Amino acid sequence: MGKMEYNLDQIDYQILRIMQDNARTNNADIARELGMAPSAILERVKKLEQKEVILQYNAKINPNALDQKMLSFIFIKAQDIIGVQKVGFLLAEIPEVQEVHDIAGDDGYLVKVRTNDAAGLVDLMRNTLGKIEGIISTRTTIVLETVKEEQKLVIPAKK
Amino acid sequence: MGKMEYNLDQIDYQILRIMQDNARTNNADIARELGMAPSAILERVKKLEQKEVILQYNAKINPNALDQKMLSFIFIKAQDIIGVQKVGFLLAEIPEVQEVHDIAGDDGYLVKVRTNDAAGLVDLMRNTLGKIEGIISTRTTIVLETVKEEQKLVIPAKK
DNA sequence: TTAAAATTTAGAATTTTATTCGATATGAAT
DNA sequence: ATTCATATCGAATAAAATTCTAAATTTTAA
Repeated sequence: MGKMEYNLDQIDYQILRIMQDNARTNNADIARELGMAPSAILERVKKLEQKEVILQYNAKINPNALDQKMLSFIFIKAQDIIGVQKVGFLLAEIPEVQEVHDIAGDDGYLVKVRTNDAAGLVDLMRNTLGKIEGIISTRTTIVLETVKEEQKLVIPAKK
Repeated sequence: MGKMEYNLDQIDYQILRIMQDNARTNNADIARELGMAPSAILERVKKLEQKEVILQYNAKINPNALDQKMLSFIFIKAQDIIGVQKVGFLLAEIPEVQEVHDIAGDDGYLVKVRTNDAAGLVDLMRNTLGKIEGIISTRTTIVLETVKEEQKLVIPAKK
C-alpha cells in the first residue's frame, strides 16, 4: 500500500486544479473548459477518486460561525517508542485536534487545536490531554490572527 | 464587517455536519436523512453559503500523488509593526505556503509549507523567503509523519 | 394574546447535470 | 498486421438541482 503509480497527465492536473478550487464544479463546466465531453470528465474524476488522488470533498466552514475563535498549536513531548505513535493516535482521536504531526527534533508532536476560547483550551489540556499516558510536557503557541489557511497544493504546470 | 449574527439552528448544524464530511452529498440524500424536502435543504445550503458559514468546497488532494512529500512548519520572526502584517501578506502569497498565522510571543509568524522534498524547502527558503524584506530570523520544524490532518470543526450537538 | 408580517417548507413542474452505454478511436504489446 | 486495453465521444436515460406557488410555521409587534 502506498506503493503505487499515479500516472497523472496534464488533463488530470487541470481537473485537480479546478476541483481544488471548487469541488462542486460540474462535469459539464469542466468539460467545456477542457474541450472534452462531460462523460470523459466523469471517468477521469472517478478514476482520480479510485486511485485516491482525490481523497475527499469537504465544505470549509467558517470557525466564527460556530464560535470557535481560538486556534493554538501545541508541541507535545511524549515518551513514545520511535516509529510507534501511541500518543499520536490518542491525540488524533480528539475532535478539537485538527492536526497531529510527528516532528523531528525534540521527539514529539505538533498538534493543531481549535477551541471556542481560552477557557476551552485550558479545559482541553486539563481534561483531555491531561488524561493521556505518556505525555511528558507541552508547550503552547497561541494564534492571534490567521492570515492564510488553505490546504491547496501546488499543481505542476505544463512542461 | 465580521459583526454578524449567524443564527444557526439544529437543522443547519446537521447539514454542516454532513457537508463537512462529504461536500458532494446531494440535497435528496440530506433531505432524506433529515426528513425534509430537497428544496428546503437547497434553501438552507444557499443561505449558509450566503452568510459565509460555508466558505468553500474543496477537493482534498493526496500530496503524495503530486509528489509533495515534505511538510514543514517555519517560525518566522519579523520586524512588522504590531497589527500590520506586512510580512504576513507576503508570506501568504507564496503558493507552497498553506498557512500563515500571526502568533503570540516572539512577535512572529508560524508558517506551514509543503514542498516536494528537502531540496524544495531549501530552495524556497533561499529564493523566496530570502527575498522578503523584514524577516529577522527563521526556525524550521520538519514533519516526519502526519498522523492526522483535517480541518473539520466540532459542530455543537443537540442541547 | 392576537393579528400581521416574514420566513420556511412541501411538492409539482422544469431545467440542468450525472450517468450509462455502444461505437469509435488511440496506443501499446504481440 | 492483430490483439488487447484504455479513452473518448455523443446520444439516451436517469437523477438531481432549481424554480415556483401555496400552505404552514415562526417571529414581530400591537
